[in-house]
Amino acid sequence: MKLNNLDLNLLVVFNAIYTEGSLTKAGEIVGITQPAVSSALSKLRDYFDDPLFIRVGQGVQPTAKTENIIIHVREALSILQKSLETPDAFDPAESSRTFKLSLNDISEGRVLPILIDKVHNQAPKVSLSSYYTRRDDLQHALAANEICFAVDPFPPSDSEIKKELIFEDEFVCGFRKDHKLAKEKNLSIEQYLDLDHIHISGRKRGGALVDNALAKLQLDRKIILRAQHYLITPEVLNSSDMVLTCTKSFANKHDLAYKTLPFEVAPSQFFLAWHQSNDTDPGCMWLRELIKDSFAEAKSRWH
Amino acid sequence: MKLNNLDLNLLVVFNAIYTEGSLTKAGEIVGITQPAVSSALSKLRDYFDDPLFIRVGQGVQPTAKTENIIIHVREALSILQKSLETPDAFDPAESSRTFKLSLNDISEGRVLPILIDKVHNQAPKVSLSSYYTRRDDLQHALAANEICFAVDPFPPSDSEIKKELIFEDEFVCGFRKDHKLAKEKNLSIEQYLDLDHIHISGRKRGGALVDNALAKLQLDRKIILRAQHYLITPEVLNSSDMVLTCTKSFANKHDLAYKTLPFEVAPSQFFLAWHQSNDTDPGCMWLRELIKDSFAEAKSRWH
DNA sequence: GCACTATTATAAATAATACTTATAGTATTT
DNA sequence: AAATACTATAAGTATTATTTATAATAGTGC
Repeated sequence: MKLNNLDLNLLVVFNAIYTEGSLTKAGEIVGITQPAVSSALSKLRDYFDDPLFIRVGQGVQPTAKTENIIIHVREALSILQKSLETPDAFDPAESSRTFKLSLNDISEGRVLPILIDKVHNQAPKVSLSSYYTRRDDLQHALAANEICFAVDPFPPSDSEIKKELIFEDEFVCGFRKDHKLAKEKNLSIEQYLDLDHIHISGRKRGGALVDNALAKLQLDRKIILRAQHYLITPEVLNSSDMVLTCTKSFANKHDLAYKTLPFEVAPSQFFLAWHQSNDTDPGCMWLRELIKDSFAEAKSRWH
Repeated sequence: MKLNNLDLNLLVVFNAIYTEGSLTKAGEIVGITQPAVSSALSKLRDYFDDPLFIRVGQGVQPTAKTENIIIHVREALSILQKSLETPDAFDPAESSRTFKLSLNDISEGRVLPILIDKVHNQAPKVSLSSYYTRRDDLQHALAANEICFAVDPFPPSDSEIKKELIFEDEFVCGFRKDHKLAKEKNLSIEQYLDLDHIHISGRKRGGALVDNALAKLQLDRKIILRAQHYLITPEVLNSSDMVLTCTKSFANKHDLAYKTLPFEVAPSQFFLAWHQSNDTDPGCMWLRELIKDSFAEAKSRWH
């Protein structure tokens, strides 16, 4: 529990003796009695094998050894003093912190390139690490600080989890540009149901928002491919007649043609979620703004 | 005895937990048991009013607050680590140490301009302080580190005091350039004794080396002005017919004419003296060389 | 030079607290 | 669901820091 067998608290006394030039006064400053200072000094003398201070006149004079040591001691103490007194600060230019995020693949593709650019510009030594955390584990992962941010359409509902809507876009029906649908003016609901659909979901079963909307109309679409990652779909769509119900910005970004859906469906939403313990952390606050900016930029870029 | 009421030794544990990601392993590193680490952590938690580490999986995850603190703690600890392990070092470029010297006025005039220039070039933040310490007090002042160097013709003879001859010059008889003596070829002893002499000495009574040499010849010179500071003599000499027995370099420096003394006298010598406790101190060693260089330079400049 | 003052060092006793062993509690893993 | 791995708590012990009281020492003033 001691650094090199040295009780670090002794250094506080050491510094006080140096600045006061007197053991008695040092004691008053530190708030202990003179014999306590004397005893602390004798421990330091043993440790450094040097008198450190020599009695002269009405006080003590530092030894050359003390002059050599005090510089470093003062520097170290003032670093601690500052960092312990000051409320937490985050200096992007200097920080080499790693921020861990949970993004699904569509969010990664949507904002990671934009975000990493912003981060790197402001904070060259900061690194980001993004790995997807399953929705069921989000609450825990955020609380345990395994990740500091999650982007998800349905973040945990918990008083400890803060969230903010950062992305919203309407669903459209996307397909390849030379698809026969491209010539049609509107997409009817019959046509929609008749098409071969791709469904992307991280879960093993269960439909998407669209399927819930259809179910309300007692309708059902024909899903012929179910996969976990959105980013594989452009390739599939371009070599088939399949369609993908996705956001307009996804279609735009991946150069797909699309039609407005022939029925009502709630928009696609993504929330940024974080644990309340990080709510006022300057580093997290800084990154939070950058993430929000990045999503906004993504939205306007592919609108 | 604690910095802001924080036991600094706890920070060693704090750092160990951070690097190990586990209280148990941190204990092994620091050399205490796991409950001791746990207790240290709980004190830190109270102090910082934050969990600091959150238990997750087979270890603990640092909190955002911890991330903010650890940077400074590590910096401070590594400064201490280095400075406590490393034998004393002196970095002229960084040091802001003040070196205290004892120089009489002639030495000040001789080397201080040269020395301060050298010092300032190599060590912009170092300062010098020169005040004369009476010969009787030198031993004490050096031992008590009130001064780290003394320049004196007769430094204390003591096994604890180290000394080195740093300046030697012959005595000459100096006077103003348009003095009638200037036309003479040599100075006879009769002429010398017949002149009006200035005698400089810090002591209230007693002669100089020259007077001792004359005494051996059972001779005596006529001292009509006794003063304490050499630096007033040029002005007096230039407005009178008085002469001053001084070193050749003093005469040259102050633009005086001079003649070789018509009798044998030991040369003027100055020793640099320091206490043995500073003998191997890097800062003192550094300055010692600079002082020696400065005297050598002074000698060659006014030779 | 001697007494007086101011300061540091030492001694003994006390108070504080850090550490250990033992155990309970709490996640995670298989 | 049991086992594992880790952290937290409790109680007791040992250590050590601090205090009061006193001695020793150096410097100051008459």
